[in-house]
Amino acid sequence: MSTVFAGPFGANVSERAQLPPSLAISTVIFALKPSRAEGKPTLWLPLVRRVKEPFRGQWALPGGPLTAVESLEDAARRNLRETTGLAPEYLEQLYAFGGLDRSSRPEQGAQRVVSIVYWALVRPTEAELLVESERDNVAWHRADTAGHGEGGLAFDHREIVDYALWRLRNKIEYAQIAYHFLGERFTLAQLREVYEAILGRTLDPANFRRQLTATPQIEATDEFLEGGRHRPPRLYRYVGPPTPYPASDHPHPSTLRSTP
Amino acid sequence: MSTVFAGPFGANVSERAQLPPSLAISTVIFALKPSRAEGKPTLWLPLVRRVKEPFRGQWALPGGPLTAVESLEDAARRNLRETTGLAPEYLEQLYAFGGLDRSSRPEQGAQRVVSIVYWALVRPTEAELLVESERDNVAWHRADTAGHGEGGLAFDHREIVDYALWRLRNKIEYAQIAYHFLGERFTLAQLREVYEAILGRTLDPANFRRQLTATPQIEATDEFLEGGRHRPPRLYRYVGPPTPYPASDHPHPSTLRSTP
DNA sequence: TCAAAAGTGTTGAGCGTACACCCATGT
DNA sequence: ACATGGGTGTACGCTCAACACTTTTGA
Repeated sequence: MSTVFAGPFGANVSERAQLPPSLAISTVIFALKPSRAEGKPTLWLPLVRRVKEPFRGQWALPGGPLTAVESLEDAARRNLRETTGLAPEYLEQLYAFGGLDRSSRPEQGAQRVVSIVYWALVRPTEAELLVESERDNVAWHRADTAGHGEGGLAFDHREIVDYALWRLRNKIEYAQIAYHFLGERFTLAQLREVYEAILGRTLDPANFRRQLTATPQIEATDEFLEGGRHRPPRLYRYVGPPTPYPASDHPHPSTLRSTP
Repeated sequence: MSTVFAGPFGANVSERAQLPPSLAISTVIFALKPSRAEGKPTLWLPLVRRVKEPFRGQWALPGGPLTAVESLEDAARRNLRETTGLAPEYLEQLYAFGGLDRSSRPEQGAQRVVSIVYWALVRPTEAELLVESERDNVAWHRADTAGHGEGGLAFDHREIVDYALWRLRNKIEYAQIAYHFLGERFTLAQLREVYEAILGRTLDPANFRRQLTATPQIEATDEFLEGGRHRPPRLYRYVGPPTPYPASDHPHPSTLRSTP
């Protein structure tokens, strides 16, 4: 019965590949976790194991369909909560992926999917909230190597993660986003470790300190981190705007006014 | 008859607002045209007049639906060709807009639309190719004020144009995209005018020259622009990569390798 | 007292800006 | 010749990288 699958464009069953592309939302969630070998933190992200074809059994970015009653960002947040239990503070659109070969297994009857991908940063305390209930199907992976040893990540998700990594490395150089990896109070050494982990190079502690103390959004508290092996470092606090969109950076389109 | 509008998800007429969001592609096309008053060029973009509700009679970005057999960028190019006759060299994804209030006329039965918006730059020679046949429904507008006097642009297109303007102004400061507004050969003064028009401020000719002559992608030809009122300026040529994605700038996701 | 990290001072290179100045051409 | 834009030289100020140095703690 051709009417069963008849859509607004009049396609029938044999033309299912001709259906209008469907929309999905996925998210690349970055967290910094100390690697066991060194004390140095590295970038990790949660992946979910696919329970359906295609790519059944392989790891994929958390995501799902977009419903009719939510904005794109709302959909990303809802999906994150449902699949991982996470509710990141920092969440920003990354890119819309819509290539024809995204599945890389162009099976007959597989519908074409356009994914609008978001990226997020979570603090260590948030990261611990990752759902443990179905822990076999949700797990942290190293951001740079996830899927390398195994059969690779599902779909084009390895490319997407690489792109998100590129964006993170770029953006951390000109936008104040590193704080989203840390708790409310932090030492400058901790903050420097964040930068070093993401940029992949060491930074001069002296110059780093000067740069950061000159930043108005960084506020020195009168507390110090006790218990270390040496001189206790001062704790700082970030007092900038809560949104991920400082004025001079990457404003969300909806916050823009007409050109003055 | 509920079957008339029955789609793949079985929604009927009264539930049309619950249909999964549909996907459209739109493009903000920038060109630099000399304003009649001054000799200074200003930013213009082509808009199409809507012939259907909603926003019938108002100006909107060129765009259309995404078919099942084309990538997002292909869809943008095809749509540009069909609606405006233009084939820009520079074309890049801008943002995916998916707010619930995009129509700002939330009529009953209006389906929710997610727009993936691209932005493009065209040379003056390309810009002249804008279809004249149906000229009443396709016309150039000033990028900064389009829709101000009238009832405004359709949908959220005024916001989208502002966001594209913001992106253009940002990107021209760190990426080599200004050449896409000019012909193959150009004088440094012409190039400076492009920067001045987009940034909205004057630049020191001497320093601008030094900066640009120090750029390896800018190559001096042995030709000079004759016919001016004064000393003929040298013509230059841009010999950089043809794609809009230089390595250190904003690589297209699909060109990224895994982190080294 | 010593090691190690916190924190300060100083220097030099590079770059962008401002601006004085010379050059070449049409009128 | 002279006005005008093309094109060069130079000096100042700022930022950043490098690195020597002092301070403060735990062991």
